[in-house]
Amino acid sequence: MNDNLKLAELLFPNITKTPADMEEMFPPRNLKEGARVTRLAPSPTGFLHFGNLFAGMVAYKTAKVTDGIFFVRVEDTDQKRKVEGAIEVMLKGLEAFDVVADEGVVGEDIEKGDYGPYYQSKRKDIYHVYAKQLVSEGLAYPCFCSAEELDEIRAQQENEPQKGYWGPYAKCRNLTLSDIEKNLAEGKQWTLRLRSPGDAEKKCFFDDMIKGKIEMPENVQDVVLLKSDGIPTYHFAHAVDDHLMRTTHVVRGDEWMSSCPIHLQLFKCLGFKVPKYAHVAPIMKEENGGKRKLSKRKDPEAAVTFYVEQGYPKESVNEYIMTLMNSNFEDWRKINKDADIDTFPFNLKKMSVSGALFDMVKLNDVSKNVISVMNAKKVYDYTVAWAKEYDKELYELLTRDEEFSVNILNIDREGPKPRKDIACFSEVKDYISYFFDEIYEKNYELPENLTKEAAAEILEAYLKEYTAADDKQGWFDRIKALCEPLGYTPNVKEYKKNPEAFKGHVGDVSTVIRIAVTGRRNTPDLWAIMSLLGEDKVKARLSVAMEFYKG
RNA sequence: GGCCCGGUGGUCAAGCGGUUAAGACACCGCCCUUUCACGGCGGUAACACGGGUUCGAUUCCCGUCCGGGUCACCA
Repeated sequence: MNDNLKLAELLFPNITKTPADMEEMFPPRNLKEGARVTRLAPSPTGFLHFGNLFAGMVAYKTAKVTDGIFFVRVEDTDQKRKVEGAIEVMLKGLEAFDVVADEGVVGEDIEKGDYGPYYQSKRKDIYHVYAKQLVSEGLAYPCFCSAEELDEIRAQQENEPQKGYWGPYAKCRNLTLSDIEKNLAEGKQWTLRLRSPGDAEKKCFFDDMIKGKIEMPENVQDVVLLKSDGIPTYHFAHAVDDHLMRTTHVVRGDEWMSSCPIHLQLFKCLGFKVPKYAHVAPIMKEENGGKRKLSKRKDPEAAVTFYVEQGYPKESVNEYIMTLMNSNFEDWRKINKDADIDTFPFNLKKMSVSGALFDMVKLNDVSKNVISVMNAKKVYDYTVAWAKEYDKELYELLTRDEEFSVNILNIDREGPKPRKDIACFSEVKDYISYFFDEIYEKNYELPENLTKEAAAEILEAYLKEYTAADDKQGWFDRIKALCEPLGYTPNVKEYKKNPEAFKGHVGDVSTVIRIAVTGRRNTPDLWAIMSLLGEDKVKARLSVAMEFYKG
C-alpha cells in the first residue's frame, strides 16, 4: 500500500463506497436525443433575487424547449448563511412565475427524483467518496494551515501577480505521511486541498453557450475541496453534483466565469465529462449615469416578491423576462399574439452577452399590453386575488357586487382596441376609485382654457337636459345640442379652423362633465361610466360640482 | 494590480466586410377622435477613441479609454 492509499484510509476510514458505486447508483439519464438537463442551484438565503428568477427561467426554458429536465438543488454548504423558511420563500417565488422544477427540492424538505439527495448538506458521504479517491490518487491532500498562516501567506504575496495557495506557497502540499499523522494525532483541524496539476503558462479552453469561446490560464491554485467541517466548497460540490445528477448544461451567473479553470480542472481530475456552460449576465440598474448590479439592499425591484406585491400578473413578468432573454421574442409575439409563451423557441445562443439594464417603463408597457387583452372577468379575478392579500379595502369594494365590478372593468375592454390603463393590479384601486364614494376623491381642477364660470354654466345647462334613459348616441347628441347656445361648437374641425369664433368645442363641454362626475380629466367612455353610476349619483355629482364652481 | 468579459440612439437590441445601420420602449409632431386612451403615419436620436488589414470597415487585428466580473475554509 503506497502512502497515498494509506493517507486516504487515514482521512476517510468510514468511506467504503467507490466512484464506480456512485456511477451505478446514478446512471446516465434515459432521455431523448438533444434533451438538456439544467438546474437552479440557489443557496437558502431567504431572499429570491430577480437575477435568480432570471437565471432560473433561462435554465427552465432550456430544459423545456428540449423536453429535458429542470431540477432544483439547494446549495446549503455554508451553514453560516442558512435562514429559516428560505426554501419556501424561494420555491414560492419561482412558482409565482411558473418556474416549476421537474425534480429536486420541490418543497421544504420535500424532494422528488432519483438523483438525490438534492440538499448538498445531505450529500456529505457522496463527496467523501470522491475526496478519498482524489487523495488516493495523490490529487488532494490535507492542509493544516490556520487562518493566521493563510493571512501571512497573503501578506508575503503583495508583489506576486499569482496570489493564493499554490506551488511554492502551498506549505502543506508536501507534508509526509508521518507529518500528517502527527498533526492529526495532535487534533489539528484540516481542510482538504486539491493538488493542482495546472501550469500557469498553459491555457485552458471552453465554449460557453452564451459568451462564446473562452481562453484562460490553467488553474494552479490548490483550492479547498473540503472545509474543516468536512463539507465541500462550491467548486467541489458543483463538479460532483452536476456530474452525478447528469446535468448537461450548467446555467449560472457570469460571476462564475473566472472560476471555470478550477472547475475544468476538477472535472478532469475526477474523470468526469465537462458539462456545457451558459453564463448569464446579471440584470443591471442605472445609477448616476453608470450601471451596477440590481441590489438587494437598494432596489425594491430586486426582490421577486416586489412583483407579486405590486400585483404584476405572472404573464407580464414572464413576457418581460423573455424580451430580456431573447430579443427576437417581441417579433415572435407580434405574429403569434395568442400563442402560449412556452411555444416560443427559446435559444440560449441568442442571449445577450452583457448585462441589460432593468427597465421598469418597459415592464409597465409589456404589462399593460398583457392586461389589455384579458377579459374583464379575468382582470377582476386577478385583482380580487391580489387585493385579498394586499388591499383589504379594495377587496371589500370589489367583491361587494361582483357584477358591478366586472362591468366597470369591462368599459372599453374586449373590443378590437382595448385601452391600456392598467400595468399592475395595485393600480386598479385608483383606476376605479370614482365608482365608490368611500374612496372617491373630488378634484374639480379645470384645464387652463376653462373658467369656473364657464364650467358652472355648462353644468347648469346639462343638469336640466341629462337623463339616464339615453343610449350612447342619444347621450352624445344631447351634449352636442348643448354647445351652441353656450357659445361652443359641436364641430371640432370648425373650431380649429376658426378658434376665435367660439368659447371652445364639444370636447371642452365633455371635459367639464367628466370632471364633475369622475373628478378627473381622463377616463374610459363617459357614457358607460354614467350608466353604471346611475342617475341619482350622476345628478348629485353634477350638482355638487356646479355649486363648487359657482363658488 | 493579475486574469476574464463587454462597449451600436436615453433604454433593450438586430447586424457577422459593401445596409438609406432593422425593430421595440421612451420622447416629439400629425391624423383619427366628445375627452383620455387605443390605433395609424411621421420625426429626433447610435456604431467609445486612435492606429492598422482591406478597393472598402460598425463588422477583422492591435493599442487607449470606459464599464462589469473575479482573485475566501461564500456561494
